[in-house]
Amino acid sequence: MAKAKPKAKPRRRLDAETARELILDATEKRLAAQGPSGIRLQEVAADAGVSHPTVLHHFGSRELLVKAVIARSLHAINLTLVEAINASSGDEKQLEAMMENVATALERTGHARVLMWLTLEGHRVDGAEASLSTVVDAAHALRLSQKKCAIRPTREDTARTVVLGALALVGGAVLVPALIENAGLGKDARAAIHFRSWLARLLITHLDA
Amino acid sequence: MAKAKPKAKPRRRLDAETARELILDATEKRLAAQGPSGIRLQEVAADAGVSHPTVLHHFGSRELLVKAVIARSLHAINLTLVEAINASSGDEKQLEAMMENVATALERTGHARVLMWLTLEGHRVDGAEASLSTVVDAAHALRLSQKKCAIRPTREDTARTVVLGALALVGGAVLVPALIENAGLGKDARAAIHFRSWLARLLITHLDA
DNA sequence: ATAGCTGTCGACAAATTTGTAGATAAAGGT
DNA sequence: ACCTTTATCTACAAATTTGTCGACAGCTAT
Repeated sequence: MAKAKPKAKPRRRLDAETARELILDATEKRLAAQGPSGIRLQEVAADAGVSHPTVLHHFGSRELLVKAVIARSLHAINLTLVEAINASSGDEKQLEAMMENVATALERTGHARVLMWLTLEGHRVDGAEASLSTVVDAAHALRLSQKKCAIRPTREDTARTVVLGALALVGGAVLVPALIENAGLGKDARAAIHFRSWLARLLITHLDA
Repeated sequence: MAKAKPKAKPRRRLDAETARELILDATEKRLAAQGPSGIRLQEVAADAGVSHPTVLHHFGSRELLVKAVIARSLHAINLTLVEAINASSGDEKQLEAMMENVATALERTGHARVLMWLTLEGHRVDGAEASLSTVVDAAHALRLSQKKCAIRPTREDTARTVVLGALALVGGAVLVPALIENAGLGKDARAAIHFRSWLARLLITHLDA
């Protein structure tokens, strides 16, 4: 009766680049929460406030959407790491702060979970992104220059220390909350912070010994 | 012409318990490979050599199958850990061997990946299974009895050391191969073993310091 | 204004996946 | 032998998910 035309829906029209970013934002949330294989076009579309054919229009296929969001996430992770490393001087006191910065960033953005999903599902994570060898080189050069140790440390030892730190940051963001509660260290969020602080001091002690 | 009866298919008939175990074996492979949400009834049925309604007959629903395989895996993990811990005396030289035993077991069976999937997808892993606090208690008692250290170590410190070891074992089984290659430590399998050996010595040094 | 470009959506199609129903056959007990 | 039980299968159904198609509508240029 009232309406001859069923609905006159207002339809927003974004430029392609804005729409892609909007959709990628929604996709990245799903990526962190459910992993690459858990990404659903309809859920992503609903989160982005569009219909799922619109997603396909902008990305071609689900697989290309997943590739795009993974590439964007890895790029963002790389930027985060480079920024955190450059912001801190080589000073030892700042290693703890740097690790805490990286850890909170990886946790807040869900990027630690993303890295874990990608590794578990067998996606390649290497390439220019997230290359640890540059970190190892910088850390080893700094270590040698300080000459605090009696015997000259090997690059292998420095590399293993860096790997342990990376493992604690990435794997820790996923596992440590559960492990800490299981080990009777309390279930409060500060326990994870204290653990990272403790670990940073342990690594510093080893690097100087 | 040749056959009036289309096919006289031999149909094997297992008792319920055997069939359940057979199906759970196939399911566990998929669990380690693709995670809980990646388990597909048809794939599991094909791997087990049965039809997918047979799987539903024995487990009721996909969700109950997933619950059953998770429970069985956690139980097996618990047995592995208890066995590895009991097999090693408290001797420090054996800490490295114990960690190596646990690491290879977690890797060979895919249980490290299972634990990571479960944590990422938000399943509860706690309970009687995989409780770290008993490990912490044992390690701390041993540490106090040895009295090698000048200042009395806190239980918190011991707990954090155990958490770091657990993190390295579980998260390491998934992440370390990728990290090691990325850090320029070589892509060969021995690099992971050497990393764990190095870590064991680092932990011992800390516990004694 | 008017026309073209294209971002957007509703409706449909095809494939996958979980679950159901009925028939069949393999075992054991009587 | 016969009957009961139940493990197993084929065939089908319902829901989900990805992808396609055609129409509509907002933006820009002329």
